[in-house]
Amino acid sequence: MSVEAGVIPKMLDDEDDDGPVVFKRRDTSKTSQSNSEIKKISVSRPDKQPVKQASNVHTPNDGASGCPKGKVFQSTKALSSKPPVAIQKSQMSSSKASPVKSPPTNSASSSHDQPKKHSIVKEISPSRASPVKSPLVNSASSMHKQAKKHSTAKEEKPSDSESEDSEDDKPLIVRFSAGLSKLSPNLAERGQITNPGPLQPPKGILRAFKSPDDSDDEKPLSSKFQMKTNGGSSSGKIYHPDEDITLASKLQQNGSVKRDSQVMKTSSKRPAAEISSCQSSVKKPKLSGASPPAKAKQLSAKAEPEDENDHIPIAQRMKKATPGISVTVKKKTDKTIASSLKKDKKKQKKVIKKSKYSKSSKVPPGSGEGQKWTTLVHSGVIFPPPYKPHGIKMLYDGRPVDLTPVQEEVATMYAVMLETDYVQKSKFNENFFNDWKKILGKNHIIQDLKKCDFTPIHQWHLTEKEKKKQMSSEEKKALKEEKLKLEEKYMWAIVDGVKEKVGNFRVEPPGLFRGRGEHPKMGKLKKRIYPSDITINIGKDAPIPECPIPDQRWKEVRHDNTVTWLAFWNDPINPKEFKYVFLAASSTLKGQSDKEKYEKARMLKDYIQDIRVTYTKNFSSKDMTKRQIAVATYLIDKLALRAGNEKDDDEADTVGCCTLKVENVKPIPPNILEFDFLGKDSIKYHKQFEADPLVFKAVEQFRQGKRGSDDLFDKLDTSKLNAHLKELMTGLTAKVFRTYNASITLDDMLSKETSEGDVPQKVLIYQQANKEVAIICNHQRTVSKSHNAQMERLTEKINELKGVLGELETDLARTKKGKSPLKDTGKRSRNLSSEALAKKIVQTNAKIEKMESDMKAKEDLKEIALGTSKINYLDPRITVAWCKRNEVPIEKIFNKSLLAKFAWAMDADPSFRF
DNA sequence: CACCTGACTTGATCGTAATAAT
DNA sequence: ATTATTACGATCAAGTCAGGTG
Repeated sequence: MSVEAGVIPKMLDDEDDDGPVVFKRRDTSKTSQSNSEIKKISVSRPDKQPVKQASNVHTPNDGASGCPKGKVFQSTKALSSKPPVAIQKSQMSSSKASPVKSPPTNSASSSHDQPKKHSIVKEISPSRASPVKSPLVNSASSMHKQAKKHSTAKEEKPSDSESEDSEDDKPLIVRFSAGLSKLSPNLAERGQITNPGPLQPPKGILRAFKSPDDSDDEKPLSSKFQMKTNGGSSSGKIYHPDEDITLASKLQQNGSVKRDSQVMKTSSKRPAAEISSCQSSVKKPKLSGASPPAKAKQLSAKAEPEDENDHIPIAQRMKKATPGISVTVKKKTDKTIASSLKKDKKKQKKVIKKSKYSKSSKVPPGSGEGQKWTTLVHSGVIFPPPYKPHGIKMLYDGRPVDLTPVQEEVATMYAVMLETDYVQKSKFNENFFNDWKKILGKNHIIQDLKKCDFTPIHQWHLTEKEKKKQMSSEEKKALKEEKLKLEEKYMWAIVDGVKEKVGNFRVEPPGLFRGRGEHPKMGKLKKRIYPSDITINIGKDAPIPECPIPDQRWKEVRHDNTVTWLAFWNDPINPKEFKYVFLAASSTLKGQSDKEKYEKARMLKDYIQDIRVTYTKNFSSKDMTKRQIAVATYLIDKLALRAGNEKDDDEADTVGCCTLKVENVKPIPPNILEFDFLGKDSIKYHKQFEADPLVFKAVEQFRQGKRGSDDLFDKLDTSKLNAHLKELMTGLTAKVFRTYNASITLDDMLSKETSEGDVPQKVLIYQQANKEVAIICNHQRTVSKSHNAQMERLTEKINELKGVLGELETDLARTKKGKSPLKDTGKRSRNLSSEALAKKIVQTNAKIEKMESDMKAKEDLKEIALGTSKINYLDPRITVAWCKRNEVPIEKIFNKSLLAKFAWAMDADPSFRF
């Protein structure tokens, strides 16, 4: 394997790779089952095959090379036949369902098999929708189509309805929600937000939560339908992320393929997604219960008879509140429970096996019971080169000082930071000097940092930098290649036979800790990491990576297939924490869990209505804890706040929802809440928010009798909050709301901006939506130093143009009167006909307009970071679908790494709705 | 339950390559 | 061709959350 892999890699990289990459691992689905399942599917459906092939096609060269980069032997079989999605699904479901091999599943006839998958799906998530209890039975008996319908119906309401036509099949929930969500209120609408003050929350968010009903979080059906219709024409086709073909072209190509795609969707795509989501959610409980199966049961059961006071589970209550929903919800829970139980049994076995060498049986993102991989081969990590003394002497008290290489190394770390504002911070200096003194020794001449002058070293550093910069491009290239050669073997891992990129295979070099905000440990020496600090995780049968430093050894070598890390070491700054080496974001493993994340968020869509009703009800609960939970949930939902775990004293003191202090939330009558605090990364969160009057009141109450530094939510912490959320929806945690709100906002905005116009204009619309999300999530960036200068320059240019415009107009006026143009400075306008002048005026105006809008956009975005939400919060399928519908090449939105990361989403149907 | 460990996601920023503007 | 910006990708800090323990 390894050998082969070695060969493959080269082929892989690059664009070609990307395409193929998409499908990489799916095939390799961990469990053999998946493969089998897939196969079955393919068999049953002829249409799919073409699709698959298409996907594979990318690797046009493959033939030559042997295999597409990513894929490998194992995968080949799977790959060849299945569409990625299907595979994934199958993996998920299959693994869980049938612990060991597919045989059981497969056992059924091939035709049955398909249904099986679906059935599984149904059981899990869809189950809610369909009352049927024994999914298996249904599946078996029911046609594939039916199965599909059910599964699909739930998740993709719009698309399904359209493409599938099986509206009836839609779960009650769906319908219900649709009905409820009358308004299309939210965030999305405001999309184009006039320009918000920098930190103003989007209106949607800000809006007061008037009544439960108002919160329409979901988009109105109408909008969905629109989408469908729009997409309809183009939709249908599956988009294969092939190499260079643009979406548009692909779409066109696909035109005829519709049915295939649809089939795909129904059978594979949707279900897969659902399955995965379902599983994930289900799994967790199982896992937790893994040890004792009963436990799992309890957990899941909990949902039902949950709550304290009411005794009625929240979910149930909600249901009550909303009759339609209630039914569906209940069903869901039942199903989940049932499924979980079943799974539990299976899992148990597995778990036990695993437990031998792995302690934790975590929730498996994609695989069966916590197992993340079967075989794992990699080369370990690469270490930074040893320190090379430069011999430049710093000054102490004006005199050069001799330092040993080790001492000099640390001094250099500081010298290199002379231009940062860290060196202005006393904490930084204190920590640095403390650690440095340890290395200097007690009696060293250097006793006072203030007398240290690092500028000689700093100067040297600058010179070195300059030298590098001045190198010829050939030299640079050679250097680069050398480095690549050195690192190449570390860049790849082979997971279950598939070559995958490793994320951070470079061990972090020593340096001074750059904590953010007022971090108590800033400036401390982050010591060099050696092999003896590193624990390697690798497949049992894989060769143990050779330790790159002679005469040293790894700290430990493990073979734990329940985790995804390849190596870790203890963080030298906080020995309690670890630094992990993981696979890259483009890997199948990451992709799978990413997808699950979005599926979970989509699931929230079906519950959000009830959840909002519930917390609204509890704003005035007598039970203080309940009230706090309600208000906290509300804030997390409406403001996209983070959960807010407790932090130690040796960390920067930043807060999230549960750790908000009294002083962070100021009530401004009648019902404005002003938030002002430092969140993650010490990023300031400052917004005024028009809150539900009940929330306003509750917050005032929470503040009573407390000091500014006291916790606003004294009865709450993240584990309590999440425990509560889990009662409302399987797998629900605080962060899911962020994902949900971000993605639903994008989806909503993109669906309603039925854009005409050219591609750049459409891209702009996308950016607007993206920006909206970034504002919701409070993703900021520091304003570039040159921003002001840039703006000034732009203003100047605009003024210049305006001057020209004035001249043109004058000339035009004169020309009309028969006079000759003024002897203007610009000769252009001279001697032009009035038509030509008029034309020029129009052009100039357009130019000015464009510049002004560019400038406005620039000013607007100067402190908003769009990237973070794109990478972490926006379901890529929304983007892919939108691109397909609008014939915008996906490359306009996703760069290379994003394309690789979201390979799993590239075949989203154009009618996909979050 | 409080606390701790562990694993994995999210996040801003930095250095440099790529691209645009002059 | 050179410079100014932008875009990327890498980096590594800082969150979230599950699960175990006593």
